[in-house]
Amino acid sequence: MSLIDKTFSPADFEQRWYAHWETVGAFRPERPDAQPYTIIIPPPNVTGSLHIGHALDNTLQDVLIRWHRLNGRDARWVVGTDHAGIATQMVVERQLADSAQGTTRQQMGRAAFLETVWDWKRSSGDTITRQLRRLGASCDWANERFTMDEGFNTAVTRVFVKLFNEGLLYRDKRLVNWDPKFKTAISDLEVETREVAGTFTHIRYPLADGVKLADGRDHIIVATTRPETMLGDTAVAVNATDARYTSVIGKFVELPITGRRIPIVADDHADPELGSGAVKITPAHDFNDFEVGKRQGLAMINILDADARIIAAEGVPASYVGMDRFDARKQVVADLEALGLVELIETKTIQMPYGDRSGVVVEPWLTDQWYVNAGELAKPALAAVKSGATQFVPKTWEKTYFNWMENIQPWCVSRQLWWGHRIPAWYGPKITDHEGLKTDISSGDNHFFVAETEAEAIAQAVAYYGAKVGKVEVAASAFDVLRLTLDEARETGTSSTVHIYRDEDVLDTWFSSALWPFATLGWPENTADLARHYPGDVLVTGFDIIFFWVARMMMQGIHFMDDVPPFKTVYCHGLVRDAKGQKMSKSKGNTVDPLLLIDKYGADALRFTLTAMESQGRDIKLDEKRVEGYRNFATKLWNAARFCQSNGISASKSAQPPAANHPVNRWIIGEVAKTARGLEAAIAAFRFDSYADISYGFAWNRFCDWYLELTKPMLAEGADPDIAAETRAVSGWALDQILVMLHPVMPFLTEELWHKLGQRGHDLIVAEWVPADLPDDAAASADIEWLIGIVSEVRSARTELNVPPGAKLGYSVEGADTATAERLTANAAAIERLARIVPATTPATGGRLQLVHADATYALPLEGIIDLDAERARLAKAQATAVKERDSLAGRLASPGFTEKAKPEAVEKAREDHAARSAEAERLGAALARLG
RNA sequence: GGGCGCGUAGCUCAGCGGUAGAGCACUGCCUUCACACGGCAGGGGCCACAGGUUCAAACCCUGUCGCGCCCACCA
Repeated sequence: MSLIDKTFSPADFEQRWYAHWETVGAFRPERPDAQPYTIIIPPPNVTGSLHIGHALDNTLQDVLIRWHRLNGRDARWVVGTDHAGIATQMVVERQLADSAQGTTRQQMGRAAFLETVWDWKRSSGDTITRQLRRLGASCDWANERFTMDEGFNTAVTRVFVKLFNEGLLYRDKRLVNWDPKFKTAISDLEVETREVAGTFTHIRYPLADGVKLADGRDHIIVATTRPETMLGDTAVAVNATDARYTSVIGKFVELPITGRRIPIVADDHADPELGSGAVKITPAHDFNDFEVGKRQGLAMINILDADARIIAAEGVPASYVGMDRFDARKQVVADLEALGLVELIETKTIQMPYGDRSGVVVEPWLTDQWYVNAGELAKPALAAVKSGATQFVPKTWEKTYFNWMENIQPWCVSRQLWWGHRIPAWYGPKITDHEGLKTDISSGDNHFFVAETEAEAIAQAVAYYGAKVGKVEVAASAFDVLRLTLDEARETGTSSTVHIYRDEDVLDTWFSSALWPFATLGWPENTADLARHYPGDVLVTGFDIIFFWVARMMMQGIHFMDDVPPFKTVYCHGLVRDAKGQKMSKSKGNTVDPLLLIDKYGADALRFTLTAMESQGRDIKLDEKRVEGYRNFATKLWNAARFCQSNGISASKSAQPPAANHPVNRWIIGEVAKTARGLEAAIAAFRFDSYADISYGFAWNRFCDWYLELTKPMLAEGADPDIAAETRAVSGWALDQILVMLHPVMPFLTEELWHKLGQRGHDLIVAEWVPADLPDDAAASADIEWLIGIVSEVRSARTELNVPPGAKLGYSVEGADTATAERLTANAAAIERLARIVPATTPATGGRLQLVHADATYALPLEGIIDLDAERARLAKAQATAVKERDSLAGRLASPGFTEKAKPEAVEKAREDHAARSAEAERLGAALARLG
């Protein structure tokens, strides 16, 4: 216990307390018999640094974790970081490029590059976890995980192999979204559609063999936003019902520039209502056309390489080869114009697919990739939410989830990157009869072995080849998983030496993230942690990753954890925007750095702000003024504690309230109880804003503004020593409860004050929550509410009539019953102090200030001091208000519909209000009459 | 083209069947022995608009207008 400093300076103690908590293991106290409460953190990218969205997400989680820890639960916040495939590889590649040597990963080779990434991770990967500590996040750091640590790798491999063996994961050749910048496939979700100004080029395709359309024209018009794709066209589709074209179905067009003849086919994809009704078909570079191509058995001509440059495909003029797609686009249009085949070029807004990380236009590209049969896994994940086993809060997100899950597409999980979980598949030459062995990954003419370990893959290979060719010997040198290239394998021809190599690709980062809720707890081992902490109680995350992450965790969790979904509740919060409501982005320069806010106002103030602004179903517009306001609140609390300390108030002995006789003390105990119950309800309903409002209102507007003020005379010199002692005890207890109640949101400040106020047996972080069943004394409550009312009335009237604030006035009372008279006597000291009025020796007669409160009228003699006209006006206004409300209530009560149909409580309340308003109006009328 | 959300005091938002609330901002007074990052008192709202349901609507229903977001292969 030490003296509380005059100034509140959060930087002085925040980091000290955090280090203390972590050192003593306070984030995860031993509570083997307690009911577990588990939250798994959305693992931040290891490349990341704390942005305001993290601050929100983690503040909310910490509020929940700390609250449940205070409530006796075995609270565990599972923490770790995500390897973030593309993002991390990008960071390291950029560093390599910027380094003195200026090297690339290709130059380094895979092994050396990966070693560099790991080095980077070891040296810089803890930035964000250090920042989470600044925020106060009480995570279980002792068991921190990484999505590429050894255990995770085991889990990922197990999942891959198991899904493969179950037929839920397969290799397929189809169109993928190809990112030419990163040179990898990406999933549908990683593609974002942007509206851009583009052109829509209408091209004439000349009909071959002198064929003419019904209207006599010798060409078909097709339109495209990507003219260069015409180099890969293999058909023109028309609708079989379209009279304009029926005569040419089965005929051909001369594909310009390429000199190829391509068929005119009938397909429902062509909509007679749109454009010319005819569509160019490029099966290798358009998702719709791919489907048409499969239906019609068309050739698929790939015209692009991995960099999206034109290749020497069939019919592509040599001048195009090696040309960038956008240059090729211009060239195609120029060439067509030269041929007189451009019908029209429209300028219009078009939808273009971009890679969400690379920011370049993605290309549909035909490749072999690994896919997860998401449609199958989605079924139980959908059912789990439908049945309520997992609930979304706010509920509205369930619809979004359903809609996506019901229309889910195969999930492309392979990525042509190096940083990530390498796919546990090995390829060897596919055996074809009489041709010996032939190896070719790009043609798909190979056989693959999916296994958890290399040894197992070899065993499979031995079995496979052994069955076909008899005796197989595996030489260690022959089994080269890293160095053997495709071409070397091809050269092996019919040799009896079989080379097997491992898939070069890695898995989508989200493939491993999807296992986070159980792989972090030791799966696939059957650990005690897993049994105790799966499923998690609540997942707190932004709605923007419902598809990326939540849905996939649901799918994998249910599939691998015996049909138990990974969370009971999914709480989705909104985005943090700037004060104007704009999305924060680095390019706009409107980002708010949470660490700067912490430096300036303290972590508690930032946390309180984010908590207070988190109302369900809405984005947060963050204004620094709010943070400042809640810093002021922190200061207020600091000063209140300082005041208490200087008045001999200190740590309470017990979480149970001290015995109290005085109404003020009995009242505040009841108020603490009400507040605690309100906060419990707020947590149960995930109403973070409500938690902040209730705790703020109680601490400031009840405890500081009234309780501390009302008890000042009770602590003053000359006051009853018994009452003073009781008041000190109750004050200390109430202040402790405030610290407990605010701790989840403002952990640093409250812990600091907790210890400053006295010797404690334990830290606040592991204290007990406000006890249930606190006495709630209705009589004491009525007494104090009455007192607050009378003081407020007097102060209001004084201000309105410009009575000098310091002037102490005598009052006389009329109409007071015994109870009121007793209250006036019992609270005389408080009334004198706060309203500056004392009982008059003689009743007021002349000019006076009159006020009506409850059942009595009070008169303050102010002859010559106040303006009587002003007083008349004040009373008249009050009376008018009372009359208006009285009449309105009377009107309602007079309506038969109301008394017959309304709920009895509503009728009863209207009657009571009406009576009270009538009496008030009457008394105000009498007061006016007295003034003359 | 589907789906979702929002429009309440100057600003940011609660309230979601019984005739309007908070914080900030604003105005006046107060250098009162915890706090001026404070105290006390106050002004300010046809709850977007139009219909409907109801004894009663900011709150429920329908439509309109504005704003935002998500999903979707109109070539």
